[in-house]
Amino acid sequence: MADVAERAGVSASTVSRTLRGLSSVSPDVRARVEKAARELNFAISRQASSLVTGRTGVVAVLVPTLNSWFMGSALSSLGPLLRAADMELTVYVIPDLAERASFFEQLPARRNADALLVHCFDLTEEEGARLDDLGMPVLYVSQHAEGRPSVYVDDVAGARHGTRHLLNLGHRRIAFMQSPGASGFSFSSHARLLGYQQALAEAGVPLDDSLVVAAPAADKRAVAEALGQLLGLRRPPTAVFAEQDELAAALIWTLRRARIEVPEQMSVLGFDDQPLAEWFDLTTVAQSPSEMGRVAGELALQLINDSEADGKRHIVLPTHVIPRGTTARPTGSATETEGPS
Amino acid sequence: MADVAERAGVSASTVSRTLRGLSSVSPDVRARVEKAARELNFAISRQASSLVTGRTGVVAVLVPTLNSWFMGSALSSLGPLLRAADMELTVYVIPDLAERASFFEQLPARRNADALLVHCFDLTEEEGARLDDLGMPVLYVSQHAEGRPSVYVDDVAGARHGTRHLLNLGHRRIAFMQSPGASGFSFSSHARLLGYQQALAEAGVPLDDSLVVAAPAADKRAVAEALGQLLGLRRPPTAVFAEQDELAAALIWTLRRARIEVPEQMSVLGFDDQPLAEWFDLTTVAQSPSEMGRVAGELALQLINDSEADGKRHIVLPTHVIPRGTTARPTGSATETEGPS
DNA sequence: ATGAAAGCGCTAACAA
DNA sequence: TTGTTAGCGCTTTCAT
Repeated sequence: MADVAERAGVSASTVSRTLRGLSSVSPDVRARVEKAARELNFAISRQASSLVTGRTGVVAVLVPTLNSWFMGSALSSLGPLLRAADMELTVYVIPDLAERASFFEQLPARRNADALLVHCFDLTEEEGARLDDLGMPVLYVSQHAEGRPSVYVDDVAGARHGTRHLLNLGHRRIAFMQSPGASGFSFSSHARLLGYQQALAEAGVPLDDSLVVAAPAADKRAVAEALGQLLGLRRPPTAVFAEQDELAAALIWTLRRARIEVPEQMSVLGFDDQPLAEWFDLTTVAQSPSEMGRVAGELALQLINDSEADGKRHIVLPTHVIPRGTTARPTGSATETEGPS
Repeated sequence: MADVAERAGVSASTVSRTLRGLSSVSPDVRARVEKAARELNFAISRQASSLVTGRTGVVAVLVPTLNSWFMGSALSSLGPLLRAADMELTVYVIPDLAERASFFEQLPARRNADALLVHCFDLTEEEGARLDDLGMPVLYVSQHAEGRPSVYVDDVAGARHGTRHLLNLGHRRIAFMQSPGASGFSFSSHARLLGYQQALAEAGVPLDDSLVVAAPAADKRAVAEALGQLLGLRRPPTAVFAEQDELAAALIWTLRRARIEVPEQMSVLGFDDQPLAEWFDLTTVAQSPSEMGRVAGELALQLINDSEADGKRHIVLPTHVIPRGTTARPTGSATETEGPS
């Protein structure tokens, strides 16, 4: 910086002021400084300035993985938003318990970020408390955290609407397929089951635990087994609500192999609206993780820049059902209401 | 830090030494310092230390998007690796040309990272030059960059092997389906086409441009059209090599709708081996972006820590064909060799 | 509108 | 093994 100052024939302070865009610099001086900076290929060191300003210019995010449509979309929209605000994005990928323990042990984000976005983690009380005295705003994304700022999709309402869509088509035996063990996503999973149950209850359809099955989307065998379980019931379902599009896709695939026509013999409903859904022509409950990323980023910037801001705000994002080709009226629904009994 | 020093009854230097794990600290002093640090919830400020050490403890990565299996896998393995080395990962997401221009204008990574990993970008000469005098190691990941350290998958060989697999099954009319415009991935795309052509040439099968078609995986219409184009040929192909699993999946979907049996009437080969491939039972050419991320991270650490290291190393990662259920001998391959003419 | 000087929190070189 | 001192590159008063 001294070099630039010398070259421009001004003091370091002036260079600093110019490069930060302060208005109190005369036009010709500004021009000279900018020219000198360009010629010397000079850039301000964040390290040095944050030392004095106390701000790092960094937003940290904690994610269980990057390898999913959901996280990828969220961060892909967060990134450009932060860059527009001249902030950097640093990512902590915490795939397993060991990493998690070490993260909370060291809290590497401490003093190295202006805000932390925690994605999709079911934190323990202790972990939450640990983050509380990190000395920076901590936002919870894709999960509801009591008394702390949170941004998440309304999974309960989404699942309720989705289930209603099936009910409106005339389905009464509706199965729900969960995808267990997706690390970090149990919050949503639970909420979606709840929404499904609420919708059934509202419609006066009795809950039946044997209609709730689980299988990881990646495990074809498990999906086939879960399906077998459902088909083996005395009164098998006419529709399945899969809690994620990938699971729905796996299910459709399995149904096709079993020569069960979708939607003629079985309706399938997903949740997410990933690109996948479109080419499976899958009816699904759409959510927008990229919107979530944007909103979370904006809230983070707000909390950083304005300590007066409401630090407990909850932003709940909407979902909507996208009807496509995998759901239809159940066969013979005109006559079959609840059976003659 | 002064607080910790006072509380432990030592000097700041000793605190610094202790917290950095230097051996020249007596056990009891170390214990006192660590206790004090814990009690005060103290952590070293990276900003301050990097100011004096000249190292930031940050590895920056430049990615076109995070929203793909490929990038997600690569970063998911890079993250933990860097954390193990006590480094942070900062991500620059550059989805479009405007962002790209502004990135290269400001070069925000300058002075704020110890190394830069450039993923999947076809940089212009000028951009490359710009990165060259960034004053830090710049690695090119998932692309070959002449005279600069690169880590990438051997797409050419992969496509060659994949094509050979089809040739060995007896196919002679083999189409190649490209996925245009996937921003940042044109390097791989081009390499795979080349591998396909090489394999055909080696086998003495004449190249036929009408067998090379393009469609984005996300666009069902385009996929259907491309397929129609192939089927409308005077001698339609008996196999299609799709340059990505997602495209292969879309293609299979389209074939099923057209009641064309896979693999009986048409073999389909993918490239990637995403989880998708498994539940489509898709024969594919496997690559490992997570391995690529790991290797790139290791090379980056090496270049950071050891300025003697070979700064022009190319690491080429292998691929292998995974035979599954979507490829088979062409119908009537026993009789049909090259036709009677 | 500009400059001089002090200091942000840490590490490194030196001395003890 | 420990403490003292200087200074990393910047921003921010306070003068002018």
